[in-house]
Amino acid sequence: MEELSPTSAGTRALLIQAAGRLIDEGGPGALTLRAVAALVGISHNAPYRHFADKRALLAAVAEDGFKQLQATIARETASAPNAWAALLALVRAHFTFARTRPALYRLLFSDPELTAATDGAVEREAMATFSRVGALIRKAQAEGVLPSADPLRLTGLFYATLHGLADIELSGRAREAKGFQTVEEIALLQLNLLRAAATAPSGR
Amino acid sequence: MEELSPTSAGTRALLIQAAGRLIDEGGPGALTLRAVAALVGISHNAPYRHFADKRALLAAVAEDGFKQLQATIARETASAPNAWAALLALVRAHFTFARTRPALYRLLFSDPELTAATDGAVEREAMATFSRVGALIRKAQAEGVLPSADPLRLTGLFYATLHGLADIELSGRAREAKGFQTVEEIALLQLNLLRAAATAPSGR
DNA sequence: GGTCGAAGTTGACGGTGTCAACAGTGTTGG
DNA sequence: CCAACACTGTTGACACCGTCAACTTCGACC
Repeated sequence: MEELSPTSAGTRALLIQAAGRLIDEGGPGALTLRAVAALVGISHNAPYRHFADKRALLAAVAEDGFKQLQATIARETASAPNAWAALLALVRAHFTFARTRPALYRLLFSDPELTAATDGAVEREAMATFSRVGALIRKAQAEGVLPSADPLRLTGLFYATLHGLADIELSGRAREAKGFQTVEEIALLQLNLLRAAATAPSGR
Repeated sequence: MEELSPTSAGTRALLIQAAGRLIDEGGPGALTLRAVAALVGISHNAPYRHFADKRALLAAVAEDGFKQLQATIARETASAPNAWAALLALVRAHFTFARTRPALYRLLFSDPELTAATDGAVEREAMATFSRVGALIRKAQAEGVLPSADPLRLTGLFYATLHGLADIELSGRAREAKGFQTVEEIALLQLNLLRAAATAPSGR
């Protein structure tokens, strides 16, 4: 793995970038403070000038990762002609992100180190991602294609389904259970069932 | 933390038990091979006589953990008068398990070390847990309280929702997003919407 | 032009997973 | 009956990791 360009940006940004690359290419085990420093081309202790902690660097990577996830969602759903198509695009975008960068995805959603930190910026970006999904859900409700339940709860439900499916696929267990052949199929099943419920009376 | 009884069971079982205790009481960071050995009262290298690897010990803990999760589900759903009540009990059991032993839950579902291992026994128990949920889903379909979609896919959907909700709650983000006030509420919303879809025609 | 603070370096420490070599010990085959 | 052997456990070492402390550079600012 070659060094990152040394003078282009601030060292702090370079560290975040290098950490993202390490976790993408070698999994969470490869994300070592010393390896990050070496990749940037500074000594093993220099990162402490920019991050108090390994956890702080992880938090910065996570903040950046959530922003990228939001950008991906925004890009993929932008051209959808209606709310239903946007939801389908959201499903595709979410799973593609998780599959393309599995270790980063796990860092964002399921890393216990990060979870314990509750760094303000990370939580803000996580919430922003959630809100973006919420907007799509609300629009779909307005178009009558999703049931008229409490939008926040419905968003929570759909978001949790999306994450649960992605996480299980990342665990490798979706292969063996035939019910999981394609998580996209199951997400689609969820959407179709929700739409069906939208036409029934007792959907709250 | 006091030592485990030295003579009661085989050392291997003691190691698994000690590891489970460490991860429950101190999180995944506390689960150290040397700490496990010390807790059992043997030297730091003795565990290698029973497990090839730290990952192998983790796998044994996970296998045991899945069995306990299955037992919990079986116990809680046994007394349910009908399939609907059983599903409600399943929801309660799953969340209670995740909340009571968060680090173990993360090990079972979202640990990258374990995920990469694909130890046969762990996957078998994970599948058995999934199957147990599948049986409840099928029964609920037979009682007309869930839509008649492909049972495997429907199980995958419900299981993923359950896991997604539990994982997000463990991440601590369910607090901030008001939509997540209680994951039980959202699981209930899922069940109610599915039931509503069961009476609509297009639920497949 | 001298001061000061930020950024980086070297060196050390304890802790962790893992390997290698050795020691006791109970079972078994000749 | 005793020697060979497979288990289980011990001690010691190694490389790697996160982190702390002390020292060096060096550019900006009064």
